[in-house]
This record gives sequence, structure tokens and C-alpha cells, in this order.
Amino acid sequence: MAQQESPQRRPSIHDVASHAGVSAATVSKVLAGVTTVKPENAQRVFDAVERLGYRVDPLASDMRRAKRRIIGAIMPEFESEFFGQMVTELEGLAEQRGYTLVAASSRESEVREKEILARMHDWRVAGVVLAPVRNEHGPAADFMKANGMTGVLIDRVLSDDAFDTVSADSAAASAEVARMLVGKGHSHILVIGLAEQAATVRARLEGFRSQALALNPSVRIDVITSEVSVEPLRSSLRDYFGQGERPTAVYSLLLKGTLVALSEFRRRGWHCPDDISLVGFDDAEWMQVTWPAIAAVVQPVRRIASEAMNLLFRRVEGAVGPPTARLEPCQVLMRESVGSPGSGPHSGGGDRQ
Amino acid sequence: MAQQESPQRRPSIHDVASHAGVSAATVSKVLAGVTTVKPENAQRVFDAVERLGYRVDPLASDMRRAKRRIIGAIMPEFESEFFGQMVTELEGLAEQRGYTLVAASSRESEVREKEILARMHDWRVAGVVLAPVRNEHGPAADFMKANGMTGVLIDRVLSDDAFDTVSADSAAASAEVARMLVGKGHSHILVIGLAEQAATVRARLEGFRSQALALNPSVRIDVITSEVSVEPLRSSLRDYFGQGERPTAVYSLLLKGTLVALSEFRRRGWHCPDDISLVGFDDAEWMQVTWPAIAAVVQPVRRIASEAMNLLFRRVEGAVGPPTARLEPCQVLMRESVGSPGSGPHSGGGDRQ
DNA sequence: TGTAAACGGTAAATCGATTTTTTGCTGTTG
DNA sequence: CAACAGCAAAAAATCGATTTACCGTTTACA
Repeated sequence: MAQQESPQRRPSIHDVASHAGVSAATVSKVLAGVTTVKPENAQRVFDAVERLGYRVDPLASDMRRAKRRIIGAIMPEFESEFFGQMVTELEGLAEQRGYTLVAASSRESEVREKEILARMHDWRVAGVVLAPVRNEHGPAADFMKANGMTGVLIDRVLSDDAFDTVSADSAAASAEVARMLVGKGHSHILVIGLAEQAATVRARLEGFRSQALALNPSVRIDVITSEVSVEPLRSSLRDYFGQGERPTAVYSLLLKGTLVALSEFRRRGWHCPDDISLVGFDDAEWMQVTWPAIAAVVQPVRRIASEAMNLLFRRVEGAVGPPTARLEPCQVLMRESVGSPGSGPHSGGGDRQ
Repeated sequence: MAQQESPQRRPSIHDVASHAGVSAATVSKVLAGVTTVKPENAQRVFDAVERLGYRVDPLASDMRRAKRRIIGAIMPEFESEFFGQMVTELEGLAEQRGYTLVAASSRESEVREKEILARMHDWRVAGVVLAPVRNEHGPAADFMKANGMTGVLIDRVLSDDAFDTVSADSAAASAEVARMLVGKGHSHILVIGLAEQAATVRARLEGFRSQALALNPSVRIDVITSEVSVEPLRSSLRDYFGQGERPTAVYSLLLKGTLVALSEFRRRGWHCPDDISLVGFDDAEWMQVTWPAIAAVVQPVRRIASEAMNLLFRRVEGAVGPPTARLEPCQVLMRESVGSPGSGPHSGGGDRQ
């Protein structure tokens, strides 16, 4: 029973030592599980710990070692389900190993990303899980390399010559989306994305395009990307439709794009899947309860997180060797937002706004 | 220009000191901005810092003070937009003050909540922003009290006798929802929520009920709550509708409830707002792009975060006095999911499943 | 018998900073 | 010229742990 009455100063290892009538070193050994301590003394230490409500100060404990029992996680944002789940998973995995996860949001800024990384380096974290804003070749990865930090790159990456990488197999998933759409008879498909995230966008785009063309060489694939943010994407999309383009399906390479597409459909009074089909990369809870339910590619968040942590701790423990690049399989959920072209009541696709 | 070649050991304050030809204490003073240092020596210190690429180790720096420049944040989950935004905001505000935010998810468990809190106490954080799983009277708040921690409670709280609290003005927002629904002629309304989160659920429910009854004393308000998780809520809702109950509107007191309601509407083939109207507490990005757009209560995340941090740092800096309980105003976004009863094509509300 | 290892423990060094105390020096005053 | 004030800087203590070095004893083995 902890009887710590004064909330002022917490008991230190020396308080425990004097209560137990041994030295601080002995207390440290007992608590570290060293077996060369006389059982009687060990018991006295445990009693003192109990009586004082003593707990090791993790920061003080980390002072002497070069790498601290802290793992840094840098995500582009916290607002989406994907990264929220990712942080939750990473936190649990770090905890299991006795580490503390310190998460930070780069807010989709490469400048901030590097600043955060520098701060984590100051903290002398044992390792970093970095989900880069753009890809594996940004300034943040360079910083990690230059400073000899150990880390693993996830999500918007493919492979790297210095760090292990783990990401969803975007290309394979996109190929599957292509199979489904072309299989349903779509021959004019619009793909939207953010070009900034070069690594994954290119993989998704190429995976989709090559599979679609392989199945139907005459399929027409239009691509709209925006360099920086999502708003230019919206206006490009508006222009595209405004010029009378009428694809029968849209494949969005990112969640925000799916939202933009839906809102543009709304503006024009188009309904899924009658007027146009929609598939988005990244699933969200709401997608299965709306009408229509939105077809989506589900990323294996748990697997990515656990593989990333496995690889990271292997390196933290000193493993050497060439970096590995893992691609975890996605699941494609076909839902009501996808239909066959021409089967809906408004197949002409007229602008009803 | 930092020329740190060896990624092995980072330069310490002693390295800087010897390079500058002064003592470590002088370096510390210069870096802390103490003015009683000879300008010449200060310059030499700055030069050495520059040459070595020296940066203060924040953990070592914190060792000597009782409260460390770390703020803990405990959220029930990271997966929702609300808490994702909250963490992002809190992180920025902590950073502005030179503190590091360490966020953890209690995963909707009060047991885990207390464990995390104990760990943060071990870390000797300067303060904690706690968004309790249930309310201000849980074991976590007791722990904070018993150990003399400084903290602020947010979100699922109303007021406390030991800690400052900040939350959305759920009652006022719910009253406004009542005004809107009753104003549109709804006289049989179902309210759904999780009873576990007693504080806010009761406030929302009472705010809604009293306003609705004030406007129309004969309005019928049914309430379905679940004690623990959201799944029992789903089956209760299914039973309720299965028994032939046909409210003309549903007000969900939480985001997950809104999703459950939508999915049950789907199951039965009901459309908003023709067959039934829906308003949910908590807004989400997707709610404005789906068809219909879902009416929602928007919580003032930024204001809650910034008020919480203001109050917290006031306490960290030693402010005393009775705790304050802040309620920040919400915004109610009426969207297409709300209509007038009887105006839709399917006003009979028949079960078309 | 002599060297060595095992044992159980303690004192002291260490980690990297900050803060307090001391020291050394200059200059002023009685 | 001794005494003292003022100042800048160094030295030492501190924070709370871990780890190394070491010290007698006792047992093991060549």
C-alpha cells in the first residue's frame, strides 16, 4: 500500500536504500532483477519500495544510456482514421517493449518534419517511425542519415537505401481496382491524386494504369493531380467536368480526393453509381453506412505498424545488414458506389445542376 | 554550419566549454541568456556551439527541476477527427511554450487511463490534459488529486472541485437542436447515446429535453442508451425500430451513434430526411459531402484546446484559487438530413426492408 | 599451496545539464 | 595599506538513476 503523504517530493532510490538499510546500487540491482543479491536484502528492498510507493524515474534511468527508451513517431497528420489508428497501434507496440512513444504531427510540412526530427534527436530517442510527408527522399530522411539515427519509414514510401520501409502494396491494390472497374465495363476512368506524394501516387497510378491497359488496351485513363494541397485538385476537377468530360468511374488515390469527388458529384447532382462510379484509396468508418456505401481500398494498418516496429527494434538492438522494403497487401472493398456504366437510369451523364 | 562528423556521441556542454575555453557553467549561462557574462566569452561560446552543432539535451536539462517541460495528454482514442484535431492543437500550443506534448490513448478504458496517468507521474510531467473516458469523477482524476498533479480536464466533463475543466456547451447546443427539430414540427424524437459518459450525455440529454418540452409540452422523447460500448446500442436501436416505433427524427449524442443510426436506416431502406431526420453531435468532414449531408453539432476544438492550455499553464506557473469550469459554445450545422415530418414522399415510414 | 573466481555488497564515477558556492581579481575607501 | 565591495568565472553540488571498480571472504581448481 503506497502511503506517500506529501505530494511534494517523490521518494528517490536513496530513500528506498536508507529505508532498506542497503546502498542505492543494491536497490538498483534488485529492481533490475540481478540474482546475486541476498534474498533477505532483496526482500527488504521490496518492502521499502512498497512502503514508500517508490517508482523508478524513467528519465533519470535513461540518463546513463546513449539511447533512451523512447520511440518517436512522426505522422503527417492526426485527423484521419488511418494515422489515428497507426499511432494507437504504434503506441501499444512500443509500450509492450517498455518504451514510451512520443508522437508528433508534421502537419503535412516537410520543414516542420525536419524540425521535429531534430527535436527527437535532441531527445536521443532510440528510434523513429517516420511517415514522411512526401516520400523517402525528403530532407527528414537525409537528416536521419546524416545524424546516424535509427528509424523506419512507413506509408508514403517504397524503398530506401538506408532505412527499412513498410507500406501498403498500393500498386497491387490499384491493379485490383483496375480489374474490378474494367471488368465491370468501364472504359473511361478518371484518376485523381496529389502528385506531391510522389512515391505512392506513382505506384498507385502505374499499378492501376498497367493493369487496366492490359485488360483493355483501348481504355481511356485521365489523370488529375495537384502539386500541393487538395483545393487546387477541387478546382481542376471542376474544370474537367465543366469541359464536358464524362468518365464513367473515378478512382481517387487518397481519402481527401474521395471527399472532393463526392462533393463535386453533389454539386452536379450526380449519383453513385448510376451517374458515375467511385472507388477511393483508404477506407473510413462512414463509408459503409452512407448511401451509397463507398468502395474503398483498406490499408493493413495493424500489419504495417507491427512490421515497422519489428524492423525498428531489430535495428535498435543493433542488427545490421541491408534495409528491407516491405509491402503489405491491401483489401479492396467493392461497395455500392461502383456499378456498370450504362446500367443506371441516368447513363447519359447529363449535367443536372 | 554544423560539422558534426561522428554520429556516435553528440557534443555535450563540456565539449562546448572546452572549445570555448570556459567552464560548463558559463556555457549554460550564456545559453540561458544571462547578461553577466563578458561579451567576449559569450561570443566564444556561440562560436563553439555553432562549430560543434551543439544542442541542449532537454532531458538532462529537465533533470534538476521538479517539474519537467513536458505536458501529458490523455485522450480516449485517436481515431476520430475530434480527438485528432485536439491532439494537433494541444501539441502546437505546448510547443509554443517550449514544452513537449506526450500524447497517449486510454482506448476508452478507465483502467488504462489510470495506468497512463501513473506513468506520466513517473515522468514528472509539468501538467496533464486529461479527456476522461467517463467523467470528472473517475479513478484517474482521483489519482491526480491524491498525487498533487496539476492538470485540466476536458471534453466529457462539466465541473470539478479540484481541477479546471473545459468542454463544449453540450446543453446549449442540444437546446438549439431541440429548437430546430421542434420548430420543424417533429413531435416524436429518439435520442441515442452512451450512458457511460455520464457528464456530457446527461447535459446533452437534459438540454435537449427541457428545451423541446418547453416549446411543445406534448412532444414525445424516447431515449436509448447503452452502458458500455456501441454494439449494444445498435441492437437496442434495431429492437426499437423492430417493435414498430417510428420517430420522425433521431438525435445522436455522439459520433458513433450517428454512424449506427445511419447504418440502421440503411438496413431498413429509410432515407433521410424523407423517412426520418437525423442530427448528430460531433461533425466530421464526410458529413457535408454525402447525400444527404448530415446535420451536426460542431465542437469548438481550437477554443477548447487553447482555453485548456491557458488554464493549465496558469496552474503550472503556480496560480492558486478555485477551479474554473468553462463551457465553450458549439455551432449547429443544419443540413439536408433534417426535414419536416410528413413532407417527404415516404412519410408513412413503412418498413421497406 | 597458490592463483582465481564467485560472492555480496559499497563507494564513487557517470550521464548532461543547472544552480549554488567559492575563488580570484580589480578597484575603492577609511 | 588593510579591508571590503563588486564582479566574472570556475569549482562543486545537485537531480535520480545506473554502472564500474573495488574490497574482503570464501570456495574451487590446478
